[in-house]
Amino acid sequence: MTRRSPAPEAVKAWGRLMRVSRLLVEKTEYALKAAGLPPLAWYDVLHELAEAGEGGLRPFELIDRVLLAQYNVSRLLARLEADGLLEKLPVSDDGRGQTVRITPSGREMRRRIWVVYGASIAALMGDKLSAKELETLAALLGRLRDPLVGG
Amino acid sequence: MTRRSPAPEAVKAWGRLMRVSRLLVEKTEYALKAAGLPPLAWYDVLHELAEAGEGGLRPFELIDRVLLAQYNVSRLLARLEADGLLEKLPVSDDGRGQTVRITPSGREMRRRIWVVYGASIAALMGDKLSAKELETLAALLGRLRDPLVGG
DNA sequence: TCCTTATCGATGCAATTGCATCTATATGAA
DNA sequence: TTCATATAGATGCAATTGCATCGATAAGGA
Repeated sequence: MTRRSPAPEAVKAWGRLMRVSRLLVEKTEYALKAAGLPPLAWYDVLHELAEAGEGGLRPFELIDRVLLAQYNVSRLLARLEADGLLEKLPVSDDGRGQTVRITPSGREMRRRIWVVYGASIAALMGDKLSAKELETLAALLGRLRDPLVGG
Repeated sequence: MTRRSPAPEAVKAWGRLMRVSRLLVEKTEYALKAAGLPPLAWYDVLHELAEAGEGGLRPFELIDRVLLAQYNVSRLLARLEADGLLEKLPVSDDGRGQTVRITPSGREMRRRIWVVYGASIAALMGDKLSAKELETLAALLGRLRDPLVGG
C-alpha cells in the first residue's frame, strides 16, 4: 500500500460507493426485519448451500464464498442449525471437519427470504438504472475486485 | 416495496456492489488497524467536524451525515471525547442538546488517518479505474441514492 | 398557563462481533 | 514411528451494536 494521495475522482467514487452500499443494505435489512425474516447473512449462507446441493459444503468453503470471518461462520452455522435450516454431518476422510447441508426447511426459508430480498433489489436497483447501465456498473465494480479473487 | 422479482442484471450488479464494498472496507479497516489507527467511522466523524469548523455540529446533524444510528453516534462521540479528539459544549438556545467541536488533537488524528485512508483509496480505486471510469461509476451510484437524500 | 406530544441525547440489556486461543485431527520431515 | 507444524472448527472474553426506553427540554394547542 503506497502513500500517495488519491485522485479527486477516486475520492468521490469511494464516497458514493460507501454511502450507497450502506444505504441499500440498511433498507434491505429493514425490509427483512419488517417481514419477520432473518438478516441477509442468513440468505447468503442458505443460497450457497442450496447451490451446493446434497453434497453440502465444508465450513471453510463457505468462508470464501460469503466473505465472513471464520468465527462468524462458525457461529452463524450454529444459529442456522439451531433453527433447523441446515444439518452438520461428519466427513469420513477428515476427522476435524464436517459437511454442512441445507434442509428442506432451509430451502423454504431461502425461498421466503428471496421474496423480500429480490423485491428489494428490484426496487433499489432495477427501478433506478436501465439494463445497460446495470451492466456497466457491474463491469466497473468487477474491476475493483482483488485480482486474486476469481469469478 | 413491490413484490416483483428483479432483473438478472440488477441481481448481478447488486452482488458485485455488496461484495466489492465489503471487500474494500475490510481492506481499508485492516490497513488502519495495521497502522495503529482507529476505524473508519472515527474518520467520518472527525471529517464532518473539521468541515463544520469552530461552530461545531449538533449530534443530530452528524447522524444524517455519517449514516449511523442515533445510539451509535451517541456512543461514538463519547469515545472520541474520551480520547480528547472532540469537545462537547452546551448550546444556549436548546437545553436538551449540545454542540460537538473538533479539538486540535482531533484535527491531527484526522490528518494521520487520512495518510492511510487516502492511500487505501488510491490503491483500491484510483489504480483500478481511469478518471473517466471513476466518474461514470460515481454517476451511476449517485442514481441509486434515495431521491430523498440530497447532495 | 397547562397539558400533550415531539425532539435531543443517553443508557440498560441482550445479541453480535472481534480477537485470541483452544482442542482435535492431519500432514510431513527426520 | 515420532515430533513439529499446519489446518478445521469452536469458544472465552471484551468491545460494539441493536433495541427499547428513559430523562430532560421544547413546542404547540386548549
